[in-house]
Amino acid sequence: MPPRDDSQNPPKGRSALKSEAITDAATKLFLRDGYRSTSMDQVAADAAVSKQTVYKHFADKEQLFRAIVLGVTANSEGIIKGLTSILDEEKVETAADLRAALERLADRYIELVLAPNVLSLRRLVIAEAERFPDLARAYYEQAPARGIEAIAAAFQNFASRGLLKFDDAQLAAAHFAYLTLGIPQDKAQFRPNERPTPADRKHLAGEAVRVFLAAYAPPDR
Amino acid sequence: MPPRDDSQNPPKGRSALKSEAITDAATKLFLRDGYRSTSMDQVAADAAVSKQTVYKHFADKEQLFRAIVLGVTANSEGIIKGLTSILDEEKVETAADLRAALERLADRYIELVLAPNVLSLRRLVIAEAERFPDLARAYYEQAPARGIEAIAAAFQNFASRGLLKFDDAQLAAAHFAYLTLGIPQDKAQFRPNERPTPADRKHLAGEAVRVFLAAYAPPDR
Amino acid sequence: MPPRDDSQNPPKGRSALKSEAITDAATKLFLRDGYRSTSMDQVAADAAVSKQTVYKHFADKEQLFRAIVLGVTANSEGIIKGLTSILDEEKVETAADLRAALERLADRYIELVLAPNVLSLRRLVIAEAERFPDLARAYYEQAPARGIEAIAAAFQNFASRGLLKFDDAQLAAAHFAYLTLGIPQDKAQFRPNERPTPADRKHLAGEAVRVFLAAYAPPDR
Amino acid sequence: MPPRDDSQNPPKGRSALKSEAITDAATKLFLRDGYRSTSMDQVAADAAVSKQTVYKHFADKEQLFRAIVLGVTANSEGIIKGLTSILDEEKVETAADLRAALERLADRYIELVLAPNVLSLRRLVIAEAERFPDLARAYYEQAPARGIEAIAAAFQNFASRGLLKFDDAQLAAAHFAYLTLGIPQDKAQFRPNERPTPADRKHLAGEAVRVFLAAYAPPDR
DNA sequence: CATGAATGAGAATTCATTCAT
DNA sequence: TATGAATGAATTCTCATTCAT
Repeated sequence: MPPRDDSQNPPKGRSALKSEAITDAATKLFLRDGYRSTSMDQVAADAAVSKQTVYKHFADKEQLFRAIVLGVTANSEGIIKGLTSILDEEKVETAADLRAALERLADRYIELVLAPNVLSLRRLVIAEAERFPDLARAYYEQAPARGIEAIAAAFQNFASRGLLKFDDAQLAAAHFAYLTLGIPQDKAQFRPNERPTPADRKHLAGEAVRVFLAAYAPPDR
Repeated sequence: MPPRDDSQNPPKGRSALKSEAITDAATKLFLRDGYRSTSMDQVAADAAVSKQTVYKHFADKEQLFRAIVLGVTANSEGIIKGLTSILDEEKVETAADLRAALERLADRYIELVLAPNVLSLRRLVIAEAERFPDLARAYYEQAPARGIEAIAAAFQNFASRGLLKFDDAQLAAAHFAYLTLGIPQDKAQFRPNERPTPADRKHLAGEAVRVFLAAYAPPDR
Repeated sequence: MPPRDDSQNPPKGRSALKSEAITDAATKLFLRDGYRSTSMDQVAADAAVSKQTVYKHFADKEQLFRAIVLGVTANSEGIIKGLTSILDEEKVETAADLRAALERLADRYIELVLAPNVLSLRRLVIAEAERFPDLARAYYEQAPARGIEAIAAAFQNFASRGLLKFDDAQLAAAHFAYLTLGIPQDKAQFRPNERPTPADRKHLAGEAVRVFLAAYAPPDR
Repeated sequence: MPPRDDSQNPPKGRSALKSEAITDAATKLFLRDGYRSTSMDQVAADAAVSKQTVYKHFADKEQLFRAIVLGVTANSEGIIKGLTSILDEEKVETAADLRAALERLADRYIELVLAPNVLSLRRLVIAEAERFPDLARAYYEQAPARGIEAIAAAFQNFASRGLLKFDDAQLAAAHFAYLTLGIPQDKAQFRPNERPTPADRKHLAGEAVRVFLAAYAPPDR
């Protein structure tokens, strides 16, 4: 048996493998069924592991839940950061460039936020916000808020180059975000199984950018 | 038999009284603890009623839940309709009038949507959207969507008088709604116990209206 | 309003009417669902009567059950007595007459015993024989045993006219009964929803009579 | 690891032991009290096992019941097959031999069918035939029908040797069975606690065989 | 370490029976 | 007298957690 190449990933012992199986199972189940409706039995069965093993890795159901929510949230963070790379990659020099770039950003933003796992996590965190306020806060800061911050940073850049104009970058970014996401996110949350088509997304993105630029584009000269 | 003086309220038999007690208790508990974490025992105890009586009135927990959610939702409807009365009452004749009216509307809108019961209902419906998709849809149509429709109707009126300009009143209203509510609603959902001060509300409302009017006010002449 | 003609039936007050409604409902339910699976709630609902009223008429569930079983059993008695009228009505004078008459009797006997209500009562009594041994005994004596006695009496008559020959009329009648009923009754009990056709009945009856007469017809002379 | 000495029985793990305890308890209780009147709590208590363990082994009460009924039925099958060994063992050569053999068979048959467990199973299956028609059918095919088939096979043998005469062995066997069992089985079913004495059995058997042979013995030569 | 079993409680319903009006 | 409500226990099933092997 050739030596495994574990050059990048840490070597995984039995324990780590099982831990991952538990995490995967719990993630799937919590996201799908919620906290109360997921049982430790299910988790163990789904991970093909004994219940004891679950309790070995996570002190109790609450800890397991925390680990899952924080884990998935941390994952989202990476995705969110990737968002604004759309803006970086482009040479945005004219107002027309900017509009096009923002429309692409808005479109991707919608797509991202409507991804099933993202929606499920959001639903889960909202559902348990009363029971786990710290998780709700952590989620908020690492997911929606982080996205807005990333956008704000990009906007700041545009502002410095005279392409946008505002006093408060954070606020401008938030306006952009909710103009873009408000409609489809609410719909997705309350009408599961109805997803916008790419054409819908494009239209929503275009209109959001139109309103945004009306307020935040610098006056013509 | 002397006429009972029930001048305003319809006469309530024992049964109706019990029914109301059950409904009240269930509303409180479901809104506070969610579906899974509320037990029929608790409901009965809280309503000071026997479990049998609960089951006489509602076939099972699911039916009780549906009744509660639909009931509270229906209540919200009235409140929402009252929203735009703010616009009707005023003589809105100039652009300045309009701005002032919209700011008042936005302020009230935020206040309304951050009311504890409104937030709780929203949370509850989102939490159970997978289990009760029909309730989620009903809620969506009677609460957020109805609010936007009411605003759209008012906007249509302004447009006909040359105070606003748009192709799609519904979209304009949605933009207004999410510009206004997006920030505080998300914050409220993820950071319970932190409520915006009146000053915060005023600022949010002013900025939202500023962006909105930049896009939807007719060009000066 | 003309006086009601209650000449034959005792006048029925509200109470008697309700009593009948209760009895009817309970009969239907007990026969269909058994003792344990029938609830007093169901009985009351089915009789369109309050539970109190049920308890007014019958001290408890057990008494109600007894009344029902004994009532239906008593009903059966009449039917059973009617059975042997088949034999009385005929002029049975020759061996051939006898065979024909017995075949008719056997055929009717099968039909009678496979009637849904008769089967259900039998099932019910067997099911509860441990709990209500007195009912089982009463049923046995008034239904199967009574039928055999009636047949025995008729057989005695035939014997006195030289058409049959046996020492023990009761035993001969029992042999006749079980030769006839054994097969279809067991089938009916264990394979509900499969009822014999008239042709099946005729065949079973013919074969049963054949065996019976082989043993109980007097020797030719 | 020293070899366990499980010479005859398959090695039983803890699980198998528990499973057997549950099965035994459930068998006893279901046979005694019926389906509805046996509670899972009782089963667990009687098996000296936790309720959880019961539910680990049997998904729900229905599955447990099915397993019990099918298990006991399967047991009966063996016994029934043993029945006709009475006929095989003997040298049956003359008509007198046959009569004696059949009388012994009839006597054993009665004894077998009146065994408490056999009666209880029959009662149980009849009681639940409406709720579990598949079980009733399975029972019928594996117990009463199988017995008659076994007898039919033996009779066929006698017929081929000129000791019996019939067209339909199955029918002849059924006639034999119900002539023999009809009387005592019905009595046992409806008058529990009254068992026939050996003398009663002998008399019933003799009379049944007399009638049977009158119809199915070949004519003298 | 890990598996099956146990624990002890709690949930949703349902029941037979009895009060109070 | 009859109705709705209450009672108090039982029933099926599930859960989170902990032992014992």
